[in-house]
Amino acid sequence: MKVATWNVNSIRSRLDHTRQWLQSNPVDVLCLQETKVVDEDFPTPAFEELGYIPYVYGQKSYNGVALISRQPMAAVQRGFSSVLGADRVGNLDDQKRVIAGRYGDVYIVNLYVPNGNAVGSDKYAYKLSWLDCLRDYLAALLEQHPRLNVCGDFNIAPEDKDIYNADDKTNHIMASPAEREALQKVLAVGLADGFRKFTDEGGHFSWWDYRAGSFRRNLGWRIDHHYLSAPLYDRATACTIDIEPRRWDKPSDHTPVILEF
DNA sequence: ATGGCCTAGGATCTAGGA
Repeated sequence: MKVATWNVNSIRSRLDHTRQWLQSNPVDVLCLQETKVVDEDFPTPAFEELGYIPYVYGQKSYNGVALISRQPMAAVQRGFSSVLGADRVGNLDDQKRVIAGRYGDVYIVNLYVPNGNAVGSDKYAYKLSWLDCLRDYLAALLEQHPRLNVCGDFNIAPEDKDIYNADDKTNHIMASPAEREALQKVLAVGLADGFRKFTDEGGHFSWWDYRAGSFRRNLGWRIDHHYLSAPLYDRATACTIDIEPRRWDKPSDHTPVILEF
């Protein structure tokens, strides 16, 4: 079984790329982020033509997540509230960033973690609050679903070796100590980095800024992840980053990360 | 060079991304 995560930066702008990649990489479930489209305008037929079933949770212009699945999924849930209740979640479901569902005996959670803009900003505080809620959400889910694959765009590089030049980014957004601590608290519910089961090497990236020729110069970050509960971590046989789509014409700034188990 | 580039929405600019 294969599960991939990919921030496509608008599904309508990246429809041909996404379809082309799926045809070459027929994963069981493709988790998309930043679809940037309301559900009624999601290009569902374009995926049905390829034998896939989209489950969508989007909004106008910003954010938006989708599960593109080869088989029907069960117990599909959207937002934090479906698990935690409205009182705990407050306004955090106004932005569409969470969709989850069961595929076979695995529960897949697809996340688009807030960017945070700049350390100390209002959006940064929102990101930390969101991660605190995520921890409660995953702790609750883990009780119901022991085999959990939590993937998506986390907008956090867990370690310095996940950034091209960490020395001048000690308090940079996506690398700041508070963000990394918040991520570690999330993982402490019982999740481990699938990519790190297979290599300790630095220099593996999933996102490159559009600006300044960052991709050509390989100035990247590893911010897209697959986190696994213990039973799935044991079963994982590979976790790879497919850089190829980042080379295509008018690419997303992120590239797919594939987990196999 | 606290920038570069890209998307959506609505309009020739702004907000947001990371």
